[in-house]
Amino acid sequence: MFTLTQLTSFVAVAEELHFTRAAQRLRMTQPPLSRQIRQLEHDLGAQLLNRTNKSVQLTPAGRAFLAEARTILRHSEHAALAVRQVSTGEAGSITVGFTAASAHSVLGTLLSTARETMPRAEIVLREMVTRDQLAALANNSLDLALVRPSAIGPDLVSTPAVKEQLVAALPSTHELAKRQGALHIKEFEGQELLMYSPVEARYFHELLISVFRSAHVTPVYSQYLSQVHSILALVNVGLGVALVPETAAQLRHPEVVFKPLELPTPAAVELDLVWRRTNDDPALHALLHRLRERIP
Amino acid sequence: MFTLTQLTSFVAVAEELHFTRAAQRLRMTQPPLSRQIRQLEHDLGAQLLNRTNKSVQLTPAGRAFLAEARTILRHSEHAALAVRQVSTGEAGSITVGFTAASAHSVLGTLLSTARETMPRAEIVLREMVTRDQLAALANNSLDLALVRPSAIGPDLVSTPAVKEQLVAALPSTHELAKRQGALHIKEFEGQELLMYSPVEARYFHELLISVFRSAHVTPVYSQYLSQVHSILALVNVGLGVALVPETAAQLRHPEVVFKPLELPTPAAVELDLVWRRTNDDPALHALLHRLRERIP
DNA sequence: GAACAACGATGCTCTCCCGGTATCAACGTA
DNA sequence: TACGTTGATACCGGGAGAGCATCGTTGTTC
Repeated sequence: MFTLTQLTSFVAVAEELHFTRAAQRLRMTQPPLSRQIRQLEHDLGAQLLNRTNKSVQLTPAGRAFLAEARTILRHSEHAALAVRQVSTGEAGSITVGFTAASAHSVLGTLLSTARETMPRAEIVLREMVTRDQLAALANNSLDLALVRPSAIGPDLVSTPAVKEQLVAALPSTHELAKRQGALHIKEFEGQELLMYSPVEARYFHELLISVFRSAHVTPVYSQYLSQVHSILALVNVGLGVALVPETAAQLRHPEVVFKPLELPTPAAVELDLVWRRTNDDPALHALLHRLRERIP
Repeated sequence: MFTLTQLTSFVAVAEELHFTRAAQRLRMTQPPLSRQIRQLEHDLGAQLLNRTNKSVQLTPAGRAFLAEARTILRHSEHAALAVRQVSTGEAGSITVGFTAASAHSVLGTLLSTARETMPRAEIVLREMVTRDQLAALANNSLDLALVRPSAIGPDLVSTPAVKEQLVAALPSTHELAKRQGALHIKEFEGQELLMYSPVEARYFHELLISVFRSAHVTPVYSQYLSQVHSILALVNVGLGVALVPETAAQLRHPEVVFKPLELPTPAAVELDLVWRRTNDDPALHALLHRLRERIP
């Protein structure tokens, strides 16, 4: 097989059609260049150049090989550059899991951060619930997870990503919707509340349970649902009131009114970033580093 | 820059994830292999492998580079093979010029020969008149020409490709068309003959002039045309009789009848293969060699 | 037509890279 | 704790490749 050095030598000679000039371009003397080309021709088993004392010309085989040689060299240079970018985290691929609700908050920051500061890196997105994300992290099919706070194993690392307030979502015809200013949690006493499922949306479920318990309020749980947007859809048709994270207000519904909420003890909806402790992917660490600057 | 040897080494280690086994596969010992990989990593400025005493693992950069390395190696092997094929004439590109009439005779043989015996070679076809073909040969835009016999310069070589008989083409309503057997040239005395143009179809024109002169026959020249197929089109509508090469009988016209012709002195329509004496394209010579076996 | 200039090929020498052998160092296991 | 496994290191020898000097051929010029 031939050598990349032989290829650069051959390309130089083919372009100059002159051994001495090509040798100058390659910063070497003419004799070893002549030998290199001869060696290359011998390795390939084909004549690449017709040389007389007065002229050097490409044979058809030489013309064909020139194109191939240029491609191989270009590809090699590109590979050398690309691998350096991957090792510094400038390029690479990160698979990010997210919960449906996080699409309205920190996921946007994450994507714009990546696009602005690491334009050559690819972010692959997967919507999954918290439990599945943690499993996917463990079996390497996810690099980074955006999940609700939950118990994680010792091989995972987590850091809080966002903390947002709960707001009230009310049908526009509801009496509380016509009130000015913030609502107090006490006003939810006896209200028909669209509640989060204790299984699929365990985090929200337990959060709301504790919020109502500490305020000594008992609403009427009319329906159990797992997704914020399905809850809002039911608020929209007047089936009850709900408590949702404030960024969910971005989900516009014509008949839904959002109102700030006053709580006796502060409660916030949190979202964590989680990744494998042993994951040394430079792109992941570059992204985490950039995110740390943008997320309080 | 790195070396192709380094790439094969790296691919072996990346596939085995074990230096000693990879070294065995490469038919070398482990220490130089370790050094090669280290040198490669140094050249690239990136860590490709995480090695402990008990395990070797690819870094993200290593995974990225593995794909690139495989591509480069595959491409290199392909290039080495391809150039050998071009140099033996198995592959390559030949531009062939042909006259409209030759499309019915030797061009078919030429194409099928090329397709059967040199499947990896590409034949580019250009229809041109004889004079233009000879000019195109001279300025390298044609490798091989199919032309009527004509004076050629010393830098061109020619060999006869086909020699075919003249046949008579008659309107089906013509009295001679109803005769059984061959026609004698004498029977063309005074007939309305569709004649070849003395400029664009000089070869045919001069051939027919000499045929009639040596037989002491004087037909009536009704029209001058340059292409065989336009002559046959006029025979088809009854505008006269004509003499055409026998392969032109492949051009079917409903009202045209072909008949063999008896001549006092034999005359044949010839077609030559012409190429540059200095053209050393192996594909051209391979094709010429194969054609010599098929053309008498 | 002879001298010269230009250019690629060749012979020789030296250096440095690469591969092999022997050995070390670290880590896991019995 | 001793041993086995595995990658890293030290050292040595051979060969590939670079440079220098020179040759042989060919086209040019006076």
